[in-house]
Amino acid sequence: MTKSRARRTSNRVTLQDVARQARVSAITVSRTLRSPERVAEATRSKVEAAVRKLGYIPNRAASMLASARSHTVALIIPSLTNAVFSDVVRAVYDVLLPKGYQVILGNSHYSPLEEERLIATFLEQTPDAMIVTGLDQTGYARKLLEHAGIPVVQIMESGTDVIDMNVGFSHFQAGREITRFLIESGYGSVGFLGARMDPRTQRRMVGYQQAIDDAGLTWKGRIATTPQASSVRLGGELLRDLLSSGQTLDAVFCCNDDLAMGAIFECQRSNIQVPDDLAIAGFNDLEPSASINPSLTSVLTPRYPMGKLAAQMLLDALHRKATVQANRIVDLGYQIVRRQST
Amino acid sequence: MTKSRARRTSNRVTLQDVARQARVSAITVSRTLRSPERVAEATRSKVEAAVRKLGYIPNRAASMLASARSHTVALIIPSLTNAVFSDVVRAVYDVLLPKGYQVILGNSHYSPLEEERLIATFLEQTPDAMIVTGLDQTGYARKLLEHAGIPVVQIMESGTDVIDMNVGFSHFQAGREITRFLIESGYGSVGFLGARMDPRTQRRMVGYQQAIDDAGLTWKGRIATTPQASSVRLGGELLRDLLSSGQTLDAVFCCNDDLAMGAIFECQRSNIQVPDDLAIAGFNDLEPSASINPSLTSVLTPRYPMGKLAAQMLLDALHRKATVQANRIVDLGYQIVRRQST
DNA sequence: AGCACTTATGATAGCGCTATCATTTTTTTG
DNA sequence: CAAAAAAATGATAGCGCTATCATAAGTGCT
Repeated sequence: MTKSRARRTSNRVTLQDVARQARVSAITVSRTLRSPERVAEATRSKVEAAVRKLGYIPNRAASMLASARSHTVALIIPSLTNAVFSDVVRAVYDVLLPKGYQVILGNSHYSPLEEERLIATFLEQTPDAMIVTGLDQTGYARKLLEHAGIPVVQIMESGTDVIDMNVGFSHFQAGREITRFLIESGYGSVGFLGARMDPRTQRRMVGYQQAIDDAGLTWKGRIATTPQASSVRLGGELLRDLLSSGQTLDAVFCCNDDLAMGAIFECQRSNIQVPDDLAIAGFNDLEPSASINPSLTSVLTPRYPMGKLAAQMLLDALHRKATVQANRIVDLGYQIVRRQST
Repeated sequence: MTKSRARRTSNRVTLQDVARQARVSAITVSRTLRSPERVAEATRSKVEAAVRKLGYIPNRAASMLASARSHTVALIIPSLTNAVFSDVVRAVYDVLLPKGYQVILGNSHYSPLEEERLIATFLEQTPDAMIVTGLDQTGYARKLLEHAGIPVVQIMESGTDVIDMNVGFSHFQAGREITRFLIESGYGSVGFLGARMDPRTQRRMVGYQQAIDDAGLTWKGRIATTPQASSVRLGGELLRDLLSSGQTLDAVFCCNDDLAMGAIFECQRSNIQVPDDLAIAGFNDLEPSASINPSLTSVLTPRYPMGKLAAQMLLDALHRKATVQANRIVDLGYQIVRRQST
């Protein structure tokens, strides 16, 4: 007497069903779908008809398991609401989806520990590659990535001690350059507004301080920061704090455009003329910055190009188009956009 | 002579490896990880030690295949850059990730056909549930979803002819109510600015027209729209178009806050006093709207709550907490936020 | 025709995990 | 303390696909 075990049958249409319908073998159906050029014209159309008739939808899990290829790229960013990252995400999707890759997106909430946890979780899905934000992964996260044996791109900022590949720009230099620009425009008392103060914001601030020091000026008492998430409202509040401190101030560099917009709005309310009484510069050059009055001087950052290049570098690496060692670290730079606010 | 077939050996640590290391069977390791309460304390710690020692990372594809559960929820939105959807996405992630679900995110670019293609692709991953935006799926997309046999929530707007579950609000009502509010505030010539003109924007516009009609007024010649993607700059351009048409105009309802901000900026440049010469109302109540000068009257939409509830409804449905039929369609409403611009 | 070569299709054996049922060990109970 | 019940662990057989090798059918060339 045979012990018949309950079959865990799903009612889903499988490759076998299609094969039966088309009177070919399962592997031929698989070939028809994955590499149609290797199947004879006649067979192909038989199979395609069967697929359509049965409404067959392949099971990716089975495909991944059998082929050890997931066609998936993991992308970890620190925030879903920050417009800066939407551009990056959009670029990555734009490049990878048409190539048949899935993107799994994770939000680290600016926390290296959450990022580490996400990396571990994402590795369960055996992604073919991974994109992570910044250079400040935890030691364990780095180890995970190095052991995973997949291409990894760190984006948003550039550096030398990278895990694998890198696309970004120097936040330090950018902060220094926009501050130097303000100083050279004749502003002697340049302040700094910063929110969130994640590593990249901090490096922009250090760049700011460096430029001030270089010019023999002082930044003491001209910095207002908060660990809170950045917002337009916060820009106004930080500026108010700074103004009420009694320090002279004829310009401020805001760590991003949201704060800068808030600062401009605050000036409008307090009857401070921008740029005559106070010059204001932002960072990132988001879309509204060109429309506000006065229009905002900012640092244009290559968000979309960064995402795009990172995705392309991954594709190259996956297809062994031997990314030259020298091209594994790319600095895309930035651009100061001068407008009315300075 | 045995024909030995090349083993497709991956060097990855598997459950078997852990089992060997811990001197238990593979299934016991599986249990330790999936339902630790069903394994004796002593065994559990042996297994956990082995897992840690070997750096074992489970293979989700294998798990999905064997268990026919993917612990994945697909989410399709029309835009990655629109702040409106970031709130929704964030809410969905906030609810689902802590429950052990993966979210796969798709961008339909406001195209029903792209949405249809995404749904088909996503179904390959056998998601446990799906969230889609709006009620305007293609017929084939609807059929795919109905045949998938998984919980589906349509979000962002409410309606009656839904696929499965629904969380949203009436864009028609919202458009009508904010317009009525403007009319009752004494504005007799209310215009409309619209960009993108996706189905929900259109329904807001129809609501606007209805309110005007109800009041015995006319909207003819007071509507400026464009199929282009919405932006702050565009708000200014559309307002300029409308003003140059020669029609009297003492208020405008903008289909979103970006356009409204652009309109306010344009007024500042053209020396039009808001709200004295022209009242401006927006839609969505994004963060900057409270800070701009004059602060913007808008319609607060429940974006985060929508995402949150949709995710919770899915979880309920997945855990058979028998969502009462009556609760399958939820209208979360909206709220008019009156500020200085009207 | 006969041979080498290419092209098209198929048979088989897993990929790494978990559902199912079976067995062993421990605990509870009359 | 034996029997019954519960808890813990294991053996087995797939989940649905694709890599690998094998075979069959067609092609060109001497």
